[in-house]
Amino acid sequence: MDGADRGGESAPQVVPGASEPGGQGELAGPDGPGEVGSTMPASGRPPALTDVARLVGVSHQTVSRVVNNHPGVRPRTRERVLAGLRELGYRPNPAARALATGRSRTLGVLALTGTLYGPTSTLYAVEQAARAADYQVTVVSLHSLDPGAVRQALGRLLAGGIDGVVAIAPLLDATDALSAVATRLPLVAVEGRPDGNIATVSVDQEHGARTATEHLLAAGHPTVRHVAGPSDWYEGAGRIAGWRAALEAAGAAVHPPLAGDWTARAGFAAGRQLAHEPDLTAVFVANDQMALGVLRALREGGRRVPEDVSVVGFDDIPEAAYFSPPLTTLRQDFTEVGRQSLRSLLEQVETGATGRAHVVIPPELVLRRSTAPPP
Amino acid sequence: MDGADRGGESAPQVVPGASEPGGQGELAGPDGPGEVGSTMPASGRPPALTDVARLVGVSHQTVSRVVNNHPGVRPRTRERVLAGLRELGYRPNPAARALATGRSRTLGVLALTGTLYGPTSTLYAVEQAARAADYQVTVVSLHSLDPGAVRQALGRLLAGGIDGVVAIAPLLDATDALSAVATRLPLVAVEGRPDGNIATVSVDQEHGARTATEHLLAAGHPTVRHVAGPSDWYEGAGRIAGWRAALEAAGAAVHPPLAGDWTARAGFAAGRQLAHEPDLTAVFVANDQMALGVLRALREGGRRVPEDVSVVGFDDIPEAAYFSPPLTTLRQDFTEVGRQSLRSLLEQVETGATGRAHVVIPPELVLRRSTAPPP
DNA sequence: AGGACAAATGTTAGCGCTAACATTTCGCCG
DNA sequence: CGGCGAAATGTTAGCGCTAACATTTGTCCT
Repeated sequence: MDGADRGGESAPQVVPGASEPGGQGELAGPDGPGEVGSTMPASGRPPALTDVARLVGVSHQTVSRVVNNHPGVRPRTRERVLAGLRELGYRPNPAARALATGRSRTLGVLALTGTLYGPTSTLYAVEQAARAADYQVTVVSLHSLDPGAVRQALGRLLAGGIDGVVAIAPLLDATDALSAVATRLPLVAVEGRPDGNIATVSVDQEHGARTATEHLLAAGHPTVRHVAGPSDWYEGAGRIAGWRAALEAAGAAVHPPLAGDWTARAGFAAGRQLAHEPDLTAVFVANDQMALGVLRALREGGRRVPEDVSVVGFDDIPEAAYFSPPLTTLRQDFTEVGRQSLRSLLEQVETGATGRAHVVIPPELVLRRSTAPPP
Repeated sequence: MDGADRGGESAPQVVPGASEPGGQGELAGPDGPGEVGSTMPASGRPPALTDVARLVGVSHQTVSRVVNNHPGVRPRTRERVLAGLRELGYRPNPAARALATGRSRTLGVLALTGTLYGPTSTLYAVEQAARAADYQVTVVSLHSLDPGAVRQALGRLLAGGIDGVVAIAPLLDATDALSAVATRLPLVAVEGRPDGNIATVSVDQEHGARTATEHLLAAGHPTVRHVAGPSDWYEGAGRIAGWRAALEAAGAAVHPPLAGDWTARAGFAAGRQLAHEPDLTAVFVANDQMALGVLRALREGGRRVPEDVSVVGFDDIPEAAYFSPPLTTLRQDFTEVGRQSLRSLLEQVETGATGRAHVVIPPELVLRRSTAPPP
């Protein structure tokens, strides 16, 4: 198990109205305590505010005030209402609430289908941050991020009545489709191009790539090759730019990057090509999954890692430490990405402002055994 | 990219009311066509049924009938209403609908945080199947699957007003917590213990494990060791059982399985132990990520795969084909799992029946280069 | 003790939609 | 050509909640 995955769930167990608006406790047990007077609701439908009100002998509005923790309810009254709430196992009806307030306390997440480490981790991180803020998360997944598909997915989300959207949309093209919507709906683009009119949160890809490249140059490698991600991806482009910048700053030769698509398969193909190049000593691969493919290709081509060739990846997927050899790579803090996205989004939701802030999170170099000085 | 991830999105682009209840089209352009008569709604809030009704000159109920594609509307009227709908960029308000009908067209998915291949793939598969049925998906993720956490997550989901739950809850213990809820709410457990009172959908773990083991025995290996998943996981227990059954049927020695937790780290630890055993010739590892660790440990221990030792995994993660050597493993069809889960769930939602069906999906052996006859 | 004011509680009116029933319109037959 | 029945449309009443305002109750001062 990934160590970070452990640690107790700490969402507070809230009795209705105890402290948070809309808080809810354990699964209610309406079929609980006895003494259900004649005030018991017709037992077909779940108890509503008025049922509790009738039972306790107050108005439904007072019950509502208790449930929502509004001020101006006498402690004695509050106690009695709370008891009634518990007795009937009341749960607020979210649809009614949404209808009355115009807010659903639901956020939409636009996610990319697949098992790419970054997007998946971000999805979960966003969900957790949202839960902490007492929001629900509705997911819409996409196979592709072309503008049409993005627009359609946003439409689906909009139809679902959400309060805001976190778009995990690392494709550069997607940004425009998002901008069009962002004027009408709070939206944060994760790993989106930050030059639009929209709020973004992203990991500093360029910085990471520069770090990786400089690490290799500093070890004495004359230059560094790059197995790139798709250049229409934000991350792909950023990593290419950072790698190139580092080489140019050091006056090292800049060979054209080899294009990949994030998959181990593509990494393997690129690695095979590289394995033929006699002066190859260092490769920066745009993500760990491709690096896995590169590693296998190099080994099969008779190049030892790290003795003959050094390899650096990007992502630090949990398996990276168990590649052969363990992979030096850049770790991205997706939990932080999720947290920041939510912060930025809720700020928009709550103030009504359109967001334009760009949050950038630095990645961190993790040294393992796949890098060494050149032979 | 994972090949299966490709292929065009085919969700139909529905004009409101064209064919499905609640269908919705592109992002509406209310700021679109001109000629906005005096019937235009006070432009603060989005257009409602009554706005369209007023514009067209019919009752809001007629508009509702058109939107929901109910019969008994004259073609001419329908046309006029559709035009009005389009002109104002009408979108049904889901909260109002949910309040009036008692159904939210939203399903909850209980998912396990982390980057485990199975649960993640299942989540996306369920989302896609739900979308095809015109349901939304709300996700609640969990770090751990102990009964308390499961109960709490279900409570959160319930508070969100969903129509049913798909619980991706592979832990045996979780089943009881689910049963408690299933009597009040449509629920399907994916990879849950099928002996409860609840509907389940799962891959036939035992069958898969037996297949893997038999494949190795058939190649001539005297016996097969097992690096197991946690035995309190449904998959973990099932794979142990299948492996054991195959060995016993063949009269082969049954060494105690080595316990793991699905991570590459655990696989590495187990692999190190195994590397010391001189008579080791074949290992069945309970998932691919652990198999990666085993592979590295064996190599570092001087045992060649497959020349000295054969290894079989489980899952067929996209990277498995790029391990060194490429891994023989069992592929699970998660798309089918998602589809079946949804079918079973919607059956419950729509008929009101409590589900008890157990759907089982067979896995498929994928032969690669990590298996060979013993030395 | 009598207000004056604040605190506590109650009342009313929607939010936007659907379901059930009421009414109108139309086609068609005797 | 009147009237019957079905088809088409309209009317009404909630769903459960919150927000705004109205009313009652309590508290404190002079």
